[in-house]
This record gives sequence, C-alpha cells and structure tokens, in this order.
Amino acid sequence: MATQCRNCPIRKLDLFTQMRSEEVEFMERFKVGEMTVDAGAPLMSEGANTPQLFTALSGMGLRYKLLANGRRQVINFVFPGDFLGLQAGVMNEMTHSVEATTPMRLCVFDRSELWTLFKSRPERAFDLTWLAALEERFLGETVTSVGQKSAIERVAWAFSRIYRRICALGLDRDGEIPLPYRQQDLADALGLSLVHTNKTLARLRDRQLASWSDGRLRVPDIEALEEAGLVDTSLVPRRPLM
Amino acid sequence: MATQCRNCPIRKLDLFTQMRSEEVEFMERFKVGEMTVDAGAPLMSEGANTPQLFTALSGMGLRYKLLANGRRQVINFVFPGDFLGLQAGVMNEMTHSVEATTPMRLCVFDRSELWTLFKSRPERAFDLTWLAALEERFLGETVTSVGQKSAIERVAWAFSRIYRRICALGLDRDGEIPLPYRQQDLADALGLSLVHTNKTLARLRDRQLASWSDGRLRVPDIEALEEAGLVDTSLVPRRPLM
DNA sequence: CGACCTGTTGATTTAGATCAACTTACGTGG
DNA sequence: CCACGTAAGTTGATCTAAATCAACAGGTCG
Repeated sequence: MATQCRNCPIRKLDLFTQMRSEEVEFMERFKVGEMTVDAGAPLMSEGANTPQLFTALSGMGLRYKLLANGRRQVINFVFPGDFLGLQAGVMNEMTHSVEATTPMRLCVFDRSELWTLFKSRPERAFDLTWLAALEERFLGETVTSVGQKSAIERVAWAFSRIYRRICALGLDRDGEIPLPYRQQDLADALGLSLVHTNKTLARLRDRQLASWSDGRLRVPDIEALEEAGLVDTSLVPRRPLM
Repeated sequence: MATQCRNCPIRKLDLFTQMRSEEVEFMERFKVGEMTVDAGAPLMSEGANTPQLFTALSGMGLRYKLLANGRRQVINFVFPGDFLGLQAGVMNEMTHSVEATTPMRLCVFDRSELWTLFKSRPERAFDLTWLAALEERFLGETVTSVGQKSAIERVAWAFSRIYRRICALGLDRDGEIPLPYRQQDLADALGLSLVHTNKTLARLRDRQLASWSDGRLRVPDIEALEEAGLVDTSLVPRRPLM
C-alpha cells in the first residue's frame, strides 16, 4: 500500500515550500503509485517517451547523456525531492537518461494527467514551472563551472552544492553525508578524467577541505569549501515538491 | 504604437507552434508594451529582480554569468522568439545577466500578471513550462558539449545549432546567416580561450565546414558540420512563442 | 581461486592556455 | 585631415593543467 501524500516522509522538511491541504489532496489523486527500484536500475532513457513522471522519495541517482564517441556527461545527481520526467511530460521525449545509483523509492504520476493539473490546479502548475526554472538555474551554474573553473574549483563546487542539499534533507551526521557514487561519476559530471579527479580529491583531502571515501563525504568547513569552489552563495530558496 | 500580437512579425513562422485566436487576444492584453534597445544595452542583471518579462522580436543578444575570478560564461545566445526572465518571473531573482549584442526589439510583459496567466490561461502556462523544459534540454546539451567535446567539436556544435535556428527564423540567404558576435563571446560560451577559438575557426575554414567573418557565418554543408560537432540530430520540435 | 570493479599512484603526452606581437578598422579630437 | 587610442582579429612561441598510459592494490562475488 503506497504512502499517502499526507504522510509524505519528506514534504515537511524546511527544504520544501509547504502545500495547502487541498493541494495535498489533489496530489494524492494525481499520484498513481509508488515504485522501488534496485541500485543500477534505469528509470528513463534518452529518446524514449515514458508514460510516467516521478518524484524521488529516497535513494540517489543520476541523469546523463551519452555521446556518439562513447563519452558520458553526467548532467546532475538525483536526490530526494527531485522531479523526474518534465521533458517527457511536456515534450514527449527525454533528451537524457536517468538511472538509480542506490536503491530508490519514487512517487509515480501519470503523464497523461499533467494537462489536468494545469487546467485545474494553477498553483501546482506554477510550482512545476518553478522547478523547471530552478533546474535551468542549476544547469546554468553547471555550465559555468565546467566551462570556467579549474579542476579543484569544480570538485569543490560540486561537493558544496551536494553537501548543502543533503544537509537540507536532514541526512547529515556530524559533518558527514552519504555520497554513494563512484569517482567516475563525479569525473563525468565535471568534464574531468577519472585519474585527474582522483588526484584532485587527494589535494582536497590534503588541504582539509573535503574528504570522500567509502561512500561518505566529510566537510569540515563548508564555507571554506564554497570559497574554494567559487560558489555563488546567494540564497537558494525553498523549492516546491511535486 | 506597439505592434499588436495579431500582427506579430514572427508568430507565423514554422518554427513556432500556432496559437488559437483567443490566445492571441489574451497575449495582447498580457503585453504591456514594446521596447527597443541599442547594441550593448543590458536587459537584465544577475541578482536583480526585474519587474519585466520579454520576448525577443528582432536582434540578437546573450545571457552570461560572471565569476568571482573575473571570468565570464556565456550561457547561451538570444534570438528572436526567446523568452527572457522566467527565473525572475517565478523565483524573483535572475541568476544570470542578459544583454543586447545588436539593437533589439522586444515585447514587454508585466511580471505581476504572470500568476493571472497561470490561473486563467492553462494552455499558455503549459507553453511557458514547455519553454522552460526546452531551455533545460538545451542547457543539458551545452553541459555535454563543454564537458566532453574537443575544441573543434564544440565550435562545430555551436555553429550547427545557431545555423539551424537562424534558418528557421528565415534569416538565411544562400547558405549564409548573420552572426554579429565577437570571437570572445563564442570562446566564453564554449569554455575555450580566445586564441584557441580563433585557431579553431581557422581549422574549420580550412576544412570547409564553416567560415565566420565580418559578422556572417557561411555553412556549405550543414550535415557535415553537425557530424563534425557530434550533434544529436533528433528532431527539435516547434516551440511555443510567448 | 580467478575475474572484475573501484580506487590509487607514477610517468609521459598533449590539447589548449597563456604570452607576445602585429594588423586592420574605426572613431574622436586636435 | 591626420594622429592617436581602442577594439577585434590573427599568428607564432612557450607553458601547463589535465589527459592518457600503465601498473598495482584491495574488495567482492560467482
């Protein structure tokens, strides 16, 4: 039996904007089920026209694109609260793939009901657009990091962003968060080679800015890390949850 | 006296999805005016909370972010039909700046009316979300190009995308389009140095793939250029126009 | 046990950055 | 009308951050 939205495990977090109770009721109707997947499971694939939209509830994943030359770009990492499938929802085609890195639990929505949402729930439609704008904002920052920063700045930037997000989800425990990706994933996200990423991680460790091993990231001083990553510290607002 | 939407100079192009007449009427009310600006004029700036939203009607511009270290990332180029200010519209703050490269003419909308649009015009709200998803798609592709491609592939990719778009706007004339940017702008868009960009342009010219000088880009064989740029040639759908 | 995956480290190479000149073209002001 | 300053493009020489190549170590699993 699927969790009812009123008992949603993450909705109440400060990270998210709060919904009015009619909205919660609407989402309970909009939601068609829940899905749990194993680590490594593909969730959506580039070019496909998935009938389903998801909101991640727990676990972590990643979005990526493959190139003709075999290289892979990790577009970003997927954390609880992220909405998956907007492109399929409005344009009928995903232009990137999504896969689960750890086991994941996701809310499932029916894509064909999306238009109903726009017609009957303008505030939810607005929230969806907000999420799209937030994604655009984040990708603009990613382009900037990959295009203009040195290796150490890029890794520091990525760790800062991830650390802040995971903390906001309440998953940190004395300065440490779970980060269950491989170095190759980070390398592909930042446009760096695996070897150079590894050496850059060692440098960050030496400088006591961040230490990532055994799937856990320890950040002794987040502000110092943000500075090292030239991170734009303008406030990231609360985000809507679909 | 501002152009009325019914006489919009670009709306009828095949590039754009067609609107129903009620939608056109609604847009005429939503539109509060028109603006023309000189080359070099700033349109929006990072961190600011502009009260206005725009749709570009003519001319070209660019979006960019500046870093603490003085470097600049050009996020993308702005062409007629592009919508500007979505971030300000939903999140009250731009995270990048926009400036006019040539003189531009723009439709002006009132940000505070955006919520009215969501409440009373769900199909227009849907279109806006579509545009946001399209932007996300394009930025994903940009990250992939900047993160994973060689200099010549990146330039070929950018030229392909630009060429296709400008042709769709009907601005091409025997295999040539206007492209009034500086080499520095392209360099900042692709994460390359100015000097290396210049040398890469020479290589593309030698290989007869693309020749850009005096503000005009000539492309003898767009398919060959796309191949050189590892361009994902899956169909780019018609886009909504706001 | 052996195959495979992930991480680590050192040696070598290279794409692209940086540095430095020089050329046009285009104002602007004397 | 010319001198000078500035912006954009071009080209060659040199440097370097990061890529590539190679080898090995520890874990895990069938």
